[in-house]
Amino acid sequence: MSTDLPPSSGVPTLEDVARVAGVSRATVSRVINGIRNVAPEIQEAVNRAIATTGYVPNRAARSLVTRRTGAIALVVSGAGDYSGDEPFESRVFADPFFGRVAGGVVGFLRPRGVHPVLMLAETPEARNEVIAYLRQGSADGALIVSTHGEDPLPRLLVDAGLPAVLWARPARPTPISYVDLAHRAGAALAADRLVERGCRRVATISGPFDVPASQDRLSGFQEAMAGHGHPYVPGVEGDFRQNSGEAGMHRLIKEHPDIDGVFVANDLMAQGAVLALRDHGRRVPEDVAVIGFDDSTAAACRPPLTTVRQPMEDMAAEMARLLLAHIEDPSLPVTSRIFQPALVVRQSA
Amino acid sequence: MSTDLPPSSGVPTLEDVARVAGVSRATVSRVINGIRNVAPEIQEAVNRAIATTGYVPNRAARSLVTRRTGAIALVVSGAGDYSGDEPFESRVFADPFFGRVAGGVVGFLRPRGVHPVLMLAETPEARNEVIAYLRQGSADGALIVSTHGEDPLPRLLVDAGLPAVLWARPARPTPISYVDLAHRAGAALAADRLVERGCRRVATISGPFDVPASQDRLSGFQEAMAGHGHPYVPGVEGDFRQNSGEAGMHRLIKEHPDIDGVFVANDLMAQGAVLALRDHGRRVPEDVAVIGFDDSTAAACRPPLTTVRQPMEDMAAEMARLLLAHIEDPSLPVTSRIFQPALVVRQSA
DNA sequence: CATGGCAAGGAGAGCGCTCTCCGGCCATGA
DNA sequence: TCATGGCCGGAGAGCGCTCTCCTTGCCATG
Repeated sequence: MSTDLPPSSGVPTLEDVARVAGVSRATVSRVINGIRNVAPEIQEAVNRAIATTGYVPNRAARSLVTRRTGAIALVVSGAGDYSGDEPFESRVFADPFFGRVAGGVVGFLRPRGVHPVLMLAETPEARNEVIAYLRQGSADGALIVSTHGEDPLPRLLVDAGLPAVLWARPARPTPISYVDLAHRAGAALAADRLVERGCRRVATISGPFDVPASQDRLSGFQEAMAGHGHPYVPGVEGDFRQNSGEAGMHRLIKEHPDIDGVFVANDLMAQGAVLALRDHGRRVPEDVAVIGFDDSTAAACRPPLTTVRQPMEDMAAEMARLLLAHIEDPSLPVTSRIFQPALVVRQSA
Repeated sequence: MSTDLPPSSGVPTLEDVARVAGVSRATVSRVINGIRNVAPEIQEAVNRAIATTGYVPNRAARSLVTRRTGAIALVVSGAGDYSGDEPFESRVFADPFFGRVAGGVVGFLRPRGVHPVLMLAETPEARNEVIAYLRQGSADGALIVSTHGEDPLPRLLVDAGLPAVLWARPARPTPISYVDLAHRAGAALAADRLVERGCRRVATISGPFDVPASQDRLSGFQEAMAGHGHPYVPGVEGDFRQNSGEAGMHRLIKEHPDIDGVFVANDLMAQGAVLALRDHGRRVPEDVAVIGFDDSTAAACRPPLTTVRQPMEDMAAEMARLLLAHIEDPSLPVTSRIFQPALVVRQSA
């Protein structure tokens, strides 16, 4: 069966394998892709030939005809035109939030042989690059994590007819699938806990107003407190980073020295708040109870933070699953999946 | 010039652009790739045709002939067969260390139009996948960040003749380019500082012994202390995570209650050490001075950590630069670039 | 024994590019 | 006047696959 001709030269191709196995290119392709009926002894011969030649299929050639790459873009996107003190990439990758999302995505994609390509899209040019990248067929679809609600990227993707799934609902209605958390319900959990502990003077440090999740956490919290008979909740706006939590807490204490409970819109800021409280000599939770959000860095904090858990890895995996489904079947209707938060009680409240 | 024929259908190809511009495929290709002399008016016509058709070159077709993808693999690799309590991807991406390396790599690659593909290689199968991925021509080369010194991946890459650059010197000599830090010099900086502050009873919490960087930091520190007249430095081994720093410090205090200075092999463990010291009622730096390593999370710690700065972003960028050079010119000799650390004095020592 | 049906494997046409080769044209010099 | 050379642009091969068609041969059936 196997006519042992020397494989031409360089990297072996299908042709070489076919020659060694004494069959046609088509048959080798069939064996590799496991389609149709190929006689067992021929399969055997082909597999032997693949082993002896050390053949690996060329991805570019395959993509050229299948129109699939087995890659997806994992893009971190900002709104408008980013201008910060440090490069966008440093800011993004240093964030444990992004790390967990990436982990969840990779965990799902890996067993399925799909590879994520890291991309950033904080400026108009960068956004165009993402679109071009997808249109080139360098990736089959995109997973978008926006840092702001007003991100124009989702709209661009929809208009270009490219498969994509978002992390979190976009600020303005867009026909695109997304995965999100029931933020209001999560905030209500925090409110219930503070009231239950007997807090009477409750305040909040919210996230930036231009991201819908912040809005939802804030209004959800206010509503729940109103339901508990606290129609007014003092609040300051933060930017989700530790420093702003610290600064926010200082301001809150100065303006409302009798505070005995705070709901902070994420764990990083909550950590900052705890530091600020310590600077003012307030004990947590004895003098002031603190509840964070996300359950990201909460456990490593001193005291360990009571927080609203967001199942990020599950959400990220679901996002990836949805994207693959959309790629598989382009006619799949736009879908959204909302996850339920849970209160994780530790020591800070 | 431009004969306005309707572009056939679907995604426009070179052929369509050529037809609209009234030239040949080859000429359009020349304009796009900016090679050879094409008359200005024809360039103009081609560019107009590209704009009207909305043409984007197909990457797979291009790769097929150029044998370049414009992608590189960014792989986080472990030694042997990983088995941990949590998935490898969660552990990796949650680590601020990886985030900073990724940030540095992306910062360098982005302006050059090269895209990083995230890969993990903690088991033999995963390692084979990485090799296969590169051999398939899905990426032009690899950047390897190993979590252990005994990682077999570098050897596999060398044997397969694939372009790759490592973060940190491999445990056993391998003909492969890498970027590293002068760890011993960094540790000596820490030793000098502790001695200069007047510390007399100094201990250290090292990283895991199976990573060369830990070894170097430890032996560099011991040597420098010996040079200052302290031939014996008590030490415990950690695993670079916060908890192990905390546990290590507890043990150190128990065994050597009179400690007045500690050198900790990274910031995360140093944070843990600070917490442990607080639990024991020791003030930092008044009772015990603490010096970390990396300058990653040091600034956000309370008190802010004095630490040995490792210019991670620069190192990561250099790693990417080296890889592109190796891809560009395969005959480039194996190179290594060693960066110099710097002491960053904050409040903990 | 003729016929139909079906399974197995080969032939070959592309997929959308790049790049080498070649021909046409014009300017230049002998 | 004709040969020479340089510059432009076209023709066409080929990168390594997949997949549709088609041929071949075997067996069951009437």
